[in-house]
Amino acid sequence: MVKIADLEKVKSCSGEFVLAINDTLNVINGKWKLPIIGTLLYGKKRFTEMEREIPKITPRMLSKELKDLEMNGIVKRTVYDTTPVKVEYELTKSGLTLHKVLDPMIEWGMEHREYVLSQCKD
Amino acid sequence: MVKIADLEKVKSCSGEFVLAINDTLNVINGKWKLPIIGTLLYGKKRFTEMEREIPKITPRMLSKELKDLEMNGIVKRTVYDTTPVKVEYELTKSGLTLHKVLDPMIEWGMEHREYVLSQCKD
DNA sequence: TATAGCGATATACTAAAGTATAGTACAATT
DNA sequence: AATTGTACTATACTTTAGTATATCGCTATA
Repeated sequence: MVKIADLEKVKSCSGEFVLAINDTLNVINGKWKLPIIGTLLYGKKRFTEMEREIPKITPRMLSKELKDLEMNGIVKRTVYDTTPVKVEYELTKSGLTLHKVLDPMIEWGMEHREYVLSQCKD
Repeated sequence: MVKIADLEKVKSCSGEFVLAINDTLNVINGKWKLPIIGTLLYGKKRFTEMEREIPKITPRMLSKELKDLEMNGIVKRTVYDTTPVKVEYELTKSGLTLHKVLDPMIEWGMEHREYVLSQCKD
């Protein structure tokens, strides 16, 4: 038998969990977030450098997504007061821990592909 | 020094990884996939039952997303040949292993929230 | 002086995702 | 005979995501 108190706990708990999952999804969703995070895994990068490294991205999208990622605390933007100004982007501490999410996704994705293929054989 | 062979390996490897991540993302993205998977974690469900349990979902979306999830090997649809017909949806084996992805997302989401809040205090 | 590079922004558009609302075909219930 | 329930589908619409293309202000270089 399930007590009402327990149900309430489960509800509020799963509510928090759903929020946390959505926070995580928001950080990596869309067409360009992963490619951007990907290039930054190899170190600091400048705007034009990233534009060159990420095929087909437009400056509009790069600018927009970098702002998003900065607001979400994934990317840190540093402006050097030189002439001309130099702007560098890098992952924050939290951004660097994203592999904790991405690694299981890689593993599950591959296992799931195997599973789907094995089902087809029937 | 990095050899060209190594670079090639990294490239093809990360290519596969990105594919696997995208496969995983496709399974859980959109507004309704997680709520649907969420209700099915507690067992088999029928269409109208899910419609009642997932607030604000329209039958169009439920139908569409269930088809998506079925095609992706996450949900299994069983039609019972009774009169009237009874249709039940449940998670596949692969669908049930999704917690391996979701749990780290919950953990990261919560840690990240802490991180962002701690940054604000400065 | 013209051209190129840096780090973007502005405007206008198309495509994808999601919503609102109605309706279908069947059967059981009142 | 009319209403309710099940499992959807159809049509039209709005909202969000992404694309295409041009431009800006600045500096360094040819």
